[in-house]
Amino acid sequence: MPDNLSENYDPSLFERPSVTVDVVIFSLVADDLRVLLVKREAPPFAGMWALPGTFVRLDESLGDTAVRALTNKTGVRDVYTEQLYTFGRPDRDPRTRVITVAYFALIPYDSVVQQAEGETTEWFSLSQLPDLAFDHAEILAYALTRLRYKLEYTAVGFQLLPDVFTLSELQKAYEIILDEKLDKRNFRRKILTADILEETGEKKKEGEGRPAKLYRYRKDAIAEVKTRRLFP
Amino acid sequence: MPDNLSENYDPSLFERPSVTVDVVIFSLVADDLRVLLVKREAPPFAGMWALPGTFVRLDESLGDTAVRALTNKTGVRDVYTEQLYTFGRPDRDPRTRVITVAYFALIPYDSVVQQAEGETTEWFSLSQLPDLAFDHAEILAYALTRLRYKLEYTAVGFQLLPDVFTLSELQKAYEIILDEKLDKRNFRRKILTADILEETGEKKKEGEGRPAKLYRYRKDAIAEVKTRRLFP
DNA sequence: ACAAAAGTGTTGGTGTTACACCCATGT
DNA sequence: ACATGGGTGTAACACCAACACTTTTGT
Repeated sequence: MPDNLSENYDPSLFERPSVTVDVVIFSLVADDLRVLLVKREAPPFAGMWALPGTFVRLDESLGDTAVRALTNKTGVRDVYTEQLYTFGRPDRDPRTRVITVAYFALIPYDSVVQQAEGETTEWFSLSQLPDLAFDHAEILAYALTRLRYKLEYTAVGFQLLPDVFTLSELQKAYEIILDEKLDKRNFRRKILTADILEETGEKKKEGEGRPAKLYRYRKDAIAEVKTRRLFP
Repeated sequence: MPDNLSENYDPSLFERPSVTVDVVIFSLVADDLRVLLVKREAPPFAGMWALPGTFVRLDESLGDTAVRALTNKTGVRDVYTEQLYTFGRPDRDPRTRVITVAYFALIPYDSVVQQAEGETTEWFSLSQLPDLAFDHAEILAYALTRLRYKLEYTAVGFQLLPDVFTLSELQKAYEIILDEKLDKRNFRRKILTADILEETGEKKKEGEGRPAKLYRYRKDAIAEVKTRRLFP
């Protein structure tokens, strides 16, 4: 094989790796950030837990593959997904060369309906993860870093909540993910001045205290919250 | 093909796409941000310019593939590279399914030595780009956005300069890439308080004016410049 | 009337921007 | 001595962090 091979050649002449998409699906369950894992039934790593994933079909885009894997396991359709990183260590799969494009997804737990038939899936708390197959622990760690990072400068948090939610619920979601208490007044000011939510006009009446205003995400909004530039 | 295919199956049963790595190589040439392109000789897109790229070998990591493509075209070895994004539209290559993992690289122009034999390469100014093959225009645009973004909150700029440089040279690099004038005193304060450079002790004597102190990157430094968090 | 959760402003501090002059060298 | 680029400090401003009480409802 020549050292200067380039795509001028017929691609079919080269050996091809397998390509999969693995999805790190986050959701909030019982005031806890959790991730969906699938129990492997066949080797390699039979009996271990792994990220939901699937092979890329030749006629589908990577994003479509991610959504397919996700919908297949959760029944959820319209979801926030984002490509994370592509992992391709030659030995990451003992069978053959498999390159995986990792995605992460945020879904509201109340929209999860159908579990895939014949497969064991489970929502694991991030503090009680089992050993994972392949390099999935690395992928998951990467996804968590990215999620936390994104929360700090964008406003994706509400993707984990139902369509309509209160500011207290949103704050709680942020606190769970970032694992720290936030100041109520500062939080509200930041979220509201970011101008990405709109009031529904409705209020949530439930339990004791004063009813809370309900908000929804303004679909026309730019999700980026203003950040400080280093060199303005 | 079953709808719930997962990596429990033998990967060799599935049709495999080709996988390439394409590299967006930036450098500063004559006070201008430029990118290295290769002229395609064979179809598809024969005669058009494209990003340097190559097929991933079955025994090499993606990062190694990127470095190989890069070294092959520029002779440069130790380079700042970073994985950018993976592009996989099914029709992006007319021959067959080709998924490409895009990288970007920053190299000091004075370290470019050998051009690949038998290939026409050229450094194009970003303001005078030719039409590009495949979806390479999209990849390039993405890389430029990412480069500018990174400059705003990290200090990768010096990766485009020689080992040793003056603060004025660094500032000029930032100005070229961000395409705006920066304040000298503020720029110096930010860079120096970021604590990623060290004085060499030497001075640059050249041309008229006062000789400038020479700096080099502290290899032990953390390249991230402090950023403001949204929710502290 | 009391418990529970929602909602609301102000102040001090910190970091950022804007800005002008002196210094060291070559010619 | 003058032209050229290197180097330095400060004051106004904007943004952020910290903090406590009032309002609305259910019981």
